[in-house]
Amino acid sequence: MLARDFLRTHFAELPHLLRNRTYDVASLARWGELDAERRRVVTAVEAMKAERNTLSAEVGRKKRAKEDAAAEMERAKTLGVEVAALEKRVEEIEGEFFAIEQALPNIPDESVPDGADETGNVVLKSWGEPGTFDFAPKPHWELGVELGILDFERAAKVTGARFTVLSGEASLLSRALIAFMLDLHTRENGYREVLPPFIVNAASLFGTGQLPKFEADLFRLKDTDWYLAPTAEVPVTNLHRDEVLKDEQLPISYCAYTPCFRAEAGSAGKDTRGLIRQHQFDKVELVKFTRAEESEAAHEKLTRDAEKVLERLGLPYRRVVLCRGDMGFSSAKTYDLEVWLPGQNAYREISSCSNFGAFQARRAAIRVKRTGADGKGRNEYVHTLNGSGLAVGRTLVAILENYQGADGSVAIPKALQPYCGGLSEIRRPAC
RNA sequence: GGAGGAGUGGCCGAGUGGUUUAAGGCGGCGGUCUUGAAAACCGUUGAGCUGCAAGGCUCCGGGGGUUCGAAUCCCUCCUCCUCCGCCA
Repeated sequence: MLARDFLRTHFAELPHLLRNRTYDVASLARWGELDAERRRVVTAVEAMKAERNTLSAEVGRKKRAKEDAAAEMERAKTLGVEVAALEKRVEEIEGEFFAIEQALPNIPDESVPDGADETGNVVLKSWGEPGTFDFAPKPHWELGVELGILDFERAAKVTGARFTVLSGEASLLSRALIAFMLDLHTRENGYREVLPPFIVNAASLFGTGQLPKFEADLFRLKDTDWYLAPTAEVPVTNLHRDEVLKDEQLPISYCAYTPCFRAEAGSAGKDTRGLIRQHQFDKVELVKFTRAEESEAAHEKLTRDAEKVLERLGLPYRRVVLCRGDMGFSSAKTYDLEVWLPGQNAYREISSCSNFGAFQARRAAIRVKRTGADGKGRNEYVHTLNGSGLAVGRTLVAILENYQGADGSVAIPKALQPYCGGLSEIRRPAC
């Protein structure tokens, strides 16, 4: 959510500040009307409450003095009825008011490029050379099936489309990647590992911005307000929901491995082959809580931490800054990391690293107690950030496609071999 | 799943209808003392909304109710704790 006083003081500029973003333009004008009416009615009802409180105190005084208070009680009762009527109106206004506020997307950082869709994104850097092959590199869905380590058909039988069974070396590689990534982030990059619940409640999903707008993308557990977590961002960011943190606790850096579950309504027909777009996938997530003035630098650091994983694995990638129109609802600035996939002759997203500013912190009430220049304590909203470090399934895909040989074998990156019991390559089964 | 108990400010904790504008403690901040620190002592310190301001309103797990007046009484939901049952 955006700050209410910011909306007021920048009201005229809001259409410009929110250009290329998706929201109900008419709701802005309505917000202005409701803001004025709300303040008018609230002022009136509070004056009446103040009078009633004074009367009640007088009743108390008279009763203790054994005097008659019937007149005050009568007047207070009448006031109470009027207060109740006005309060009902305040509730109506606030309901509509809040509905508008919580549906407004975050305002992009000034450094974010203009643009309506992914064609407006800007490549900032590239790392590594896409390998040259003296044979036609295969996509992972062919390689993996031929190696007998990816099984799409049985997954469809067991569950349905967009699920995959990893077996043998693929399963080992997946487990190795999770351990490798967590070790890198905890030992070298300064993150604390957490293993959160994989099921989250509606309040947590509101806090990070998935609800109420994007319920269709989630799996909900029948007859509950519990959902399968679409990303560890949700449980980990919400660890500190409704908390006032101590200044010296910041910055906080967490990393977490979790499976992620996405219903992905509306993605039918996209990436239907292979394990690029699945209903269930594994991810190691990086989450940071910082003071407001530190979040920009923290965003660069977090993105570098994710890039290091790709560099250690020798996977060519590029960093892209998303334009205004392609960013997520809650984000102020997003870098995507795209890994090179020779089997598809394309760069594909493998990590998304975002700075949310105070947008999530306002929704989730995550604050920090700070001491001002005047020596007085005040609560400020923290800034929240997160990024994939990395998506495990897509990293597995990248290894299979980048490290394939002409004979259909796949080499294991050096950095990963200790996590695979020394295994150096995957070969086709003899039979 | 069954029975009982409990949710109060950053934390602990008192408070069972009207000076609660929430006692007291811890922690934080400022000061006295000190070469410096610690200790001790003194002062100060919740959040949100509204108002130009003075001020006002709301908040004691969430929601609803009774009352002139609710942290306190009633209903309901949630969470935690203890014991029992079950279970990886």
